[in-house]
Amino acid sequence: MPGTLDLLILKTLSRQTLHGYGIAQQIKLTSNDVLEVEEGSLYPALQRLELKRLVQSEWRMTPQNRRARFYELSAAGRERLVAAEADFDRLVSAVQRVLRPA
Amino acid sequence: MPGTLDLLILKTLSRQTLHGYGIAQQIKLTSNDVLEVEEGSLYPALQRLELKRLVQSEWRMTPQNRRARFYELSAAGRERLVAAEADFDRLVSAVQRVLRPA
DNA sequence: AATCTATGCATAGAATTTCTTTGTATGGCA
DNA sequence: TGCCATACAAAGAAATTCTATGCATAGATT
Repeated sequence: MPGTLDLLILKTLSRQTLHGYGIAQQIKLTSNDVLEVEEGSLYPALQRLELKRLVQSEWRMTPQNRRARFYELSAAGRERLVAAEADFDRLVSAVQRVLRPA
Repeated sequence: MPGTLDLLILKTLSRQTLHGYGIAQQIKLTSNDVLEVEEGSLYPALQRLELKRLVQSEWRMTPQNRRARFYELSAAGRERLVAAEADFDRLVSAVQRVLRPA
């Protein structure tokens, strides 16, 4: 869904620190396979979020003993998440009012 | 809201044939001033929709005696609207599942 | 008569986001 | 040994949206 990728990533990271691949899996899982984040969207998005200091990352090893870059939500990221959730609700409500006026 | 402009336009036109300016006013009105469609977004969108034969247009005079291009939903446009509404609901539900898992 | 405001269409250019494609690399399993 | 799943990343294209600008006219105001 266009415009919601940052929100989805931030929300996923608010539950657990994860690497990129895991974030994509989580989003797919919790959305019941409806949302599938392509790698070409995911990694640039993570880089943008890190540039904005909403997440920070470091190389670690996965439980499967594979090297991966883990992303953690920053304090600013948490604030942004709250705002982004509110924005999303506000916009969805507005669109729904146009689709189904009272 | 990114990705929803075509949907909003098609829905608005499904209620009445309108000119561009009127479409923008209607969307603003029914969304309670939350959604404001800029002209630079609106007119290209209308041209795209006409290219895809989802709407058709002609010059007419408004009740205020001003020349304006009126857009009417085509049969294909009605079909697309139904599909777009379903897609929107499906995607919004999916995002909401990620935001607030059961 | 001149000016202002609202109406109305349109394009050019930029910015942003997303997707497609491609490349690299490795762990585990058959 | 070869394959599959995991994992990151960049390059380039495509699509959408916004900003800014321009043109034009009706009606109201001054």
